[in-house]
Amino acid sequence: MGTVRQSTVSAPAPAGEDPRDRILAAAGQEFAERGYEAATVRDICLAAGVNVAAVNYYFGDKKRLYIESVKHAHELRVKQVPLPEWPGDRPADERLHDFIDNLLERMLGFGQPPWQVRLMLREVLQPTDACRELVEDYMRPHFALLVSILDDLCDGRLPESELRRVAMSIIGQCFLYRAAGDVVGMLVPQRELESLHTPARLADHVTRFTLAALGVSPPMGSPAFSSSRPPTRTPR
Amino acid sequence: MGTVRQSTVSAPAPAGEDPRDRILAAAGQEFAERGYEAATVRDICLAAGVNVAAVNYYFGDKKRLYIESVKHAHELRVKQVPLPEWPGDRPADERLHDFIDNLLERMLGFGQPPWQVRLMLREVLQPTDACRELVEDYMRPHFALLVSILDDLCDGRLPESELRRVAMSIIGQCFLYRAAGDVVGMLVPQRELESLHTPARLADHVTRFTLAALGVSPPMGSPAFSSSRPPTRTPR
DNA sequence: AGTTGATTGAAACAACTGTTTGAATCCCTC
DNA sequence: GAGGGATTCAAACAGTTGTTTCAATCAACT
Repeated sequence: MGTVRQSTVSAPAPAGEDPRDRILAAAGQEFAERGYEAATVRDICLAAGVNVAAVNYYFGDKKRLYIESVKHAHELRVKQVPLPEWPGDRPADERLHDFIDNLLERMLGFGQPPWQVRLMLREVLQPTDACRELVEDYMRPHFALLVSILDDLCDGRLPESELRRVAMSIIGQCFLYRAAGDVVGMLVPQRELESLHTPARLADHVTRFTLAALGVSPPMGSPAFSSSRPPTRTPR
Repeated sequence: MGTVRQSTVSAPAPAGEDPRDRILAAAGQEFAERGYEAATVRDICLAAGVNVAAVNYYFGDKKRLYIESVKHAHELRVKQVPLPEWPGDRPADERLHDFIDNLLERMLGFGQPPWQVRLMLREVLQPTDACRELVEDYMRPHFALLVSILDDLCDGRLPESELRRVAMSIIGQCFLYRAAGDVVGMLVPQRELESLHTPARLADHVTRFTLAALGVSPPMGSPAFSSSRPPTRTPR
């Protein structure tokens, strides 16, 4: 009784930090896994190791807790995988490869649990109030960067609108593996999944595909290309 | 009192057909819009113009109603937009364009309400029991067809695994507009959306992009190509 | 120590969920 | 027209939901 530490008998939570942060973390995972409606305040509080009343005490509302969770996940993810930066002389095709690699790494993430991405995916699929902010702060700069790389790549030969559509083509290729990963897994043989569907391999494929489409490198089927090295060495 | 017709005062439903079918239709829309958890049996029954007990009477369960709804939506969609078929001599590049056009038409659908697609999208994103069937009956044949077109297109120069990845690149480009349409709409100027983001225009873009990547037609930026006609006339 | 304000806790609240009940009603056959 | 199975209905059920309550506890300052 003398010790100040919480009893260990019923503390399933990492009772280290601020209860507010614990709730935020637990809520993010729960919302990401089950969705807004199916996730219950009680389960979140259980996972966070706090009382049910804590949610309303700290956030006022389930809805406001949700919005805070999305923002929190977003900020966390930006810190984990920041936008790439290059020295001024790095060629555009290598910048494109880096960008795609970065995008896939962030979307498919390897070591880290991708619950933040799952949460954001729900927002992309069916935007709520939390989404507009997400787009403006986070996606628009990324998108603008990609468009500028593409512009450099085919130095001004394509109008802005076409560049945007090409950018969408790139994002779409990456997005599929994140959003429909389970179905992709059903359509592709197991061993192929393991060997070819890693973030790095996919980045190589998407980059080659795009550079070929833009005429920057030879087309995919061309003999000089089959199984040659990808157009850039990735310095990760 | 003599008339057999239901009173018109509280019949918000198209009380034409089988109550079972009415429930199925209402459930599909409700599930598509709000998701499984958020959609309530009461709302579905209200929309269908039947009593709450009818769901359990006809389907036994909310979960079984959901599965039946997904299957129903899928069958309905297959009838609405069937797989394209071609005479034996239609060139591969035109078949590719038709396929992509068909895919986008089914995904983005114009006149018809796309609630069936929304419902299936939920399954793709987070598969339930209803999904495996969906993939086997519906998506795998489509995917195989696409791969075979691609194989014809670059007559055997690419291995099967590469063809599959190219197929994924195509599907991904189309999928983005369906799944993340709202975000796309935030990133692209309004007038560009209206003029360039119709199913037909997008099909042209994706086809050109893919054919260029495969080296079947000149790359996107090439002077001979800017604003030339798309590689195939669409005989829709 | 004593007081004050912030935090936590167990319990209860009202509203809503999916599901069940049993009587009323319909529709068809004899 | 009577009988009988299928269908519909209003009402109630038990369980869960988000939220509130108010007393107990904690931490810090005088």
